[in-house]
Formats: sequence, C-alpha cells, structure tokens
Amino acid sequence: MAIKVYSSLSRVKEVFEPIHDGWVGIYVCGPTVYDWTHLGHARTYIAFDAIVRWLEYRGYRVFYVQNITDVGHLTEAGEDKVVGRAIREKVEPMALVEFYMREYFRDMDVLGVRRPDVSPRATGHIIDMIEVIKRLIEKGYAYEVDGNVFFDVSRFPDYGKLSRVKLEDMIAGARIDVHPGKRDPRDFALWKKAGEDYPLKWVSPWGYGFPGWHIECTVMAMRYLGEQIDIHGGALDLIFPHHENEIAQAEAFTGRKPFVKYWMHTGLLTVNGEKMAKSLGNYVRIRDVLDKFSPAAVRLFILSTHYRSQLDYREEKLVEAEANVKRLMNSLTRLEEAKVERASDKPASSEERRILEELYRLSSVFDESMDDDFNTAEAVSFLFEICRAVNKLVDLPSINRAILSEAETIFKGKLRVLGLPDTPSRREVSSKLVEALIDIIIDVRNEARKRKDYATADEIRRRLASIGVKLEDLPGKTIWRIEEAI
RNA sequence: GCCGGGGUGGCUGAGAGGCGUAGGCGGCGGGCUGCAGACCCGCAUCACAGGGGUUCGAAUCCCCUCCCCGGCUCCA
Repeated sequence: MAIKVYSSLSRVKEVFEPIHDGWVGIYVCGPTVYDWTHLGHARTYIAFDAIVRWLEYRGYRVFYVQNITDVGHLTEAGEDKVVGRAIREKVEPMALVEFYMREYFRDMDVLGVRRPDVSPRATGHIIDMIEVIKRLIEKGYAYEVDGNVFFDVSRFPDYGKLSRVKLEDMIAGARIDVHPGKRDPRDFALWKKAGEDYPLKWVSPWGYGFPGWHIECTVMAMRYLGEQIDIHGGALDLIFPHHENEIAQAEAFTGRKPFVKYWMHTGLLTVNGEKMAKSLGNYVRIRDVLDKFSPAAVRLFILSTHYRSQLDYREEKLVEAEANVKRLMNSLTRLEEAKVERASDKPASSEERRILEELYRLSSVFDESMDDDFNTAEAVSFLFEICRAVNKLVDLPSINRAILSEAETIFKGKLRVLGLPDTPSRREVSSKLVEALIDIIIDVRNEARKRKDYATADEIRRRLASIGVKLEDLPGKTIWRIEEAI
C-alpha cells in the first residue's frame, strides 16, 4: 500500500514518506506566460494532476503550488521573453502576461486539470527574491558586479548532483553566457541590471533591475511550502540548469539539505517523432488539439503512457483515444440505464458474485499500479478491464442493486482519479425537455418496430443519427446518447 | 564530446528475472439483434533489434554490435 516514487536525484524508486505526516507539499514549475500553451504543457500538468489526485485518493492532504513566470525568463539572446514579446506587439508587458495566463488557465480547466492551491507570480515576489539574494551575498554564495548579482558556483560543492553535469564538461561544451563580470562562466544570474528605459524593472540594493529565472521558483517554493519540500516537479528539460540552480540557491540559503525530498520529472513530448520546437514549426497548441478532439481523449492519450516516458504525438493516436473514451462512456450510459431499468432486490446470482469479485480484484490491481510510481498506463489497462466487467454485469437481465452500486462506485472512482468524465456525455448537452422528447420519439419508433414497420423505424434512427443522437436497441429497451452535439 | 531513454505481436503500448500471451485499435470467427450499432465470447504460427553470457528459468540481469529518440542552449 506504500506509494513508491521515482526520484530523479537518486534515480531509483523510493518509498514515499512525506516530511510531515499525512501532508504533502508539492511544487511544479509552471509556464512562462508569453505565448499560447502547447501540448507539452498539457502533458506535464495532466500528469501532475493525476499524481495529486492519487495522493489525495490515498488520504494525503496535498498542498499544490505552481508558479506563473512573468519575468526573468531569458531567451538564448538574453532577452526577457515577456518583455521582448510585449515590445514587438506594442503592449504593456503585464497585459501580455494577463492575456496568456488567462488562456493558460482556460486550457487547463477544459482539460480537467484542477487548479493549484496557489499560483504565485514571480512579479509578486520580487521583495522576497531580493531578501534571499541579499542573504546569499552575506553568506558569500553570491557577488555583485556592476548592478548584476551572480551565484558563485564554486562555493557550492554539490553543484551538479541532480543533473550529473560535470563542471569541466560544461565549460568545454555548451555555449554559456559569458557576462564580462562573471568570475566563472558557470556562475548564473540572480539579479540582472536593467537600463534606463527598460519597461519591467524594480529597485534593489544593486540598483534597477529584474530577477533571474531560477531564483523565483526557489523563493516561491520556500515561501509557500517551507524550506524543505516533499515533491518538486517539472519536465525533464528543466533539470539543467533550472532545477540544479534551484538546489544551489535553496540549500546555500537555508543551509539545510535536501531542499527537495523527491524530484519528479515528466518525459518530453515529440511530434511525429521529432522534438517539438518553435524552430521546427511543429508546435502543437492545446487550443488546436481541442478543436478536433475531446478533453477526455487528450487526457487518456497522455495518461496511456507513463509520465517519465517520452510521448509522441500523432493525430491517429488521438483518434484512437477518442474511440477509447467512447468505449468508457458507452459503458457509463449502460450503467445508468441498468440502474433505472433492471436493478433488482433479488439475492445475487453466482454470476453476479463472480463479476463483483473480479471488480474487487481489478480495483486493487489498479491501485497497485498507481502506487507504483503513478503508473497510469498500466492503471488504464485495468480501467478497461473494469469497463468490460461492468458491461458484463449490465448485460444481465436483472442485477442485484447492491452489486450494481458497488460496480458503479469502483468504475466511477477510477475514472475520477484519472480526471476522466464519470457521467455520460449526454447530460452536458441535453436538457429535461430534450430527454423527454427523445423518449417520445423512441416510443413511437418502437411501436413501428412492433408492427414490423422497419422502414419507418430505420428512418427515425437514421434521422436522429444525423443530428447526433445515436440509438441502441437492447433486449426490451432502447437507449440513446448524444455523440456529437449539433 | 558528455549524460539519459528506447528498440515488444498488423498498429499502438504496458511489463523489467517465474506470479495475466497487459490493455486498446484493427483483422477473423461466433453469440445477441428484424437490421444496424453497442456489448459479450473465442482465434491469430503466443511477440519481445541481433549475437554471446549469467540462471533451474531472461522480453526483463551482464557484455558486444546495429538502429532510433532526447538532454547538455530558451523550453513543460
């Protein structure tokens, strides 16, 4: 029953034991809101959404913090992303931020990603950052050069423990911004000096400027979760330098180790086998995917692969996920129908008891999968088996009420924990009036069927299908659902 | 150059020494049905890149080879 979590730091699965009994603090690096959110964001945030849901399902109180980066995130050329874009579009930087932040939340809401408990913004924590930077200078971990402040990597011997990047290799390999004032090319900026007419700057002990990217997460994580936190997550590409630098800042500042007990990283998303990159022009916006596919299909697509694996986006896979969602939703419709039509108080038959036993078993292996480093991919396979068992049960001519209710609890519970819809879709687009009307039409059609007037019956079915209402004749009963709203 | 992750049946994609030939899709056959759909059951020369090795036993561990993808630079 213990949860196991793969830690990027130790590179093995560890038994999950939060620092405070029964309470989990989790920080996930949020987006820099200067552009539309893409499928990679969806991947990461849906994965962590499922993780948070699972921890709660297992009885933990979870406090989830995910930042909004609205300053300090620089491009390769050393330009602040938000500022650069705002200047090009001739808008106030914070208006740009506001726009994309709202769109981000909208996308996440549609995808059923529950909002974090706190969504702190970097610009709202400049004072905290300045305080931490001051302290780092006092402790000798940072130094000022002409209005810039750098972290002195040589003072932090653990540097590289997360990414396993060796300092020598860094110097040899990558392009590093060699600011003239840096003592060592590996040192990174905590505070950057801003020119006179720079639109986004704050006053500090070192003059006007703005914070570096890495310091915001360290500061906000500590502010809301304490000096040591249980889980810190993000996508794989943040390990170096972002998370490496966060560790250096936090542990240097507090003198306490470790800053983070479990580092969790999601695998990256590729598109048709290639990495997703602006330069390749293959960015897939969440918005565009949702134009074609249901949110549930997107979630199922993402959760069908383990969160640490690389995930390749291809449209056919979404088509398949959509079909799978339909399978699950069909089953829910049948369950609803069985509840009102065929629930009985007769003692359970041996067949019913067999199915119930099977459901209990599947429920428990589902849970084991999730406990094992949140293996949603394996859990999904059991979800489909639960679905099949439910179908078998509701196919029976009469079903023991208690068993039916147990089946419903199990099935819906698993759907919910994965953030999938647990009610048949027709509820969302119909109304009492629509339902009553369709029931009348169905009655008329069934009268025709009794008369063996199949031409009329088929015509009614065809015309209903053409407006998105799908009929299904079951023994003694016709059920319907809305496939695509007109 | 330095670090990772992979190569599994027609496709997709879990599993990481025996404990379910995962699951889904597609295909075929059967059941149910007026038909259709949905659903249920069964089947597929029962697959794990190639070559060695360890083991009573390997898709899973070790070694070698080939191929793919990613990180090291802004990125979720």
